[in-house]
Amino acid sequence: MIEEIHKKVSAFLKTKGLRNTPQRNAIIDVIFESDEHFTADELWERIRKSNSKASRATVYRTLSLLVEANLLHEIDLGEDLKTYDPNFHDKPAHNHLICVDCGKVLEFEDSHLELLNDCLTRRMGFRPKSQSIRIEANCEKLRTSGTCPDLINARVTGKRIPKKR
Amino acid sequence: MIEEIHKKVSAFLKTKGLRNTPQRNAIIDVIFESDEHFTADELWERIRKSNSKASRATVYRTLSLLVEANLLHEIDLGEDLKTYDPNFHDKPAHNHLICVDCGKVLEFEDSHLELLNDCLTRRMGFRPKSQSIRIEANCEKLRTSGTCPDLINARVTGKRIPKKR
DNA sequence: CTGATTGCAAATGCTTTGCACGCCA
DNA sequence: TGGCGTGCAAAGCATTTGCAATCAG
Repeated sequence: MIEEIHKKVSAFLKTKGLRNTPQRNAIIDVIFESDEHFTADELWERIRKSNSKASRATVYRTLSLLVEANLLHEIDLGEDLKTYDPNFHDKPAHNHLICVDCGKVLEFEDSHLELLNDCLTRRMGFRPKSQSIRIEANCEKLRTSGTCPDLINARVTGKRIPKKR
Repeated sequence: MIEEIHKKVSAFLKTKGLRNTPQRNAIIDVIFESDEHFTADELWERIRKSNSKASRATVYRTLSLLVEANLLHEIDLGEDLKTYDPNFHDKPAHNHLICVDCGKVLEFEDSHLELLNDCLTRRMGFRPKSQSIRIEANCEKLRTSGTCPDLINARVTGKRIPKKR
């Protein structure tokens, strides 16, 4: 799978007259070894902890490239920082549900939703290009039972629990 | 209508122990005299051109207040700057379609879409809180006839035409 | 070789904040 | 009188950029 990504990147670079470099490859490896969303800074930290290295500037520059190559998407999680999602390669049309209790992000796809959006777009006189849906919701488990494993885990790992909006 | 907004703001300020001020009122007037989306800086420009005045800091501080009071929403138009939408007071559940040809933003509501999202959210074990949908699309008129009034207008007014992504 | 790439530090640009003064309750 | 609100300038912070050295093809 990671090979497939590298192949796509190489093809993309070639069409743009750009080059394969150790830094770019290292960054790609770190990104796609997990399916976690991340910020530029988190990525840079992960690189630093790995045995390869790349400067912040290179991290930013590579992120732009990967977004342009459509291997990475910027997504809106309602945070201030840009968040990147590496999972569009596997799930090209997924959406996000954000738990406002613990911050957990679920990815989901639904063909009915896509179809409906598609129809609405055409009815307005447009040709659909991309759609993104963000749902904020409360955890039902937490509400009924007063606890939720994700929330406990978020607290343990010190994850910032979102302000309820 | 603007009176209704002012009433809501006053109520909100009261509950928080905050005060009505000329600056806050002026900012609110400028925001809600139109249904345009805007950035903090655009708002500040509009204030400056009006006969009232408020500093940039006050503009930013008031924006935060209005978002907290739920009279304004930050929306994601795919731009780098935060964009504010003053129309949720009239259309509490609207979504956005962005034309990638001319940058025009259409607001739309659809009860089927809301219902479907609601069901999907519950099926995932959550209680819906808010949903936001962003559709990027190409103008059908432009594609078939080679022209589109919105695009012409965008060029005339010097509006930045979005990079196609 | 030649032009792309990198790292560093400096610059950028939006947003937030500290502070002193003003003002309303 | 207490403390909220404001304007100003300074600070913050994520991101971008200029530049000289380095590297890929």
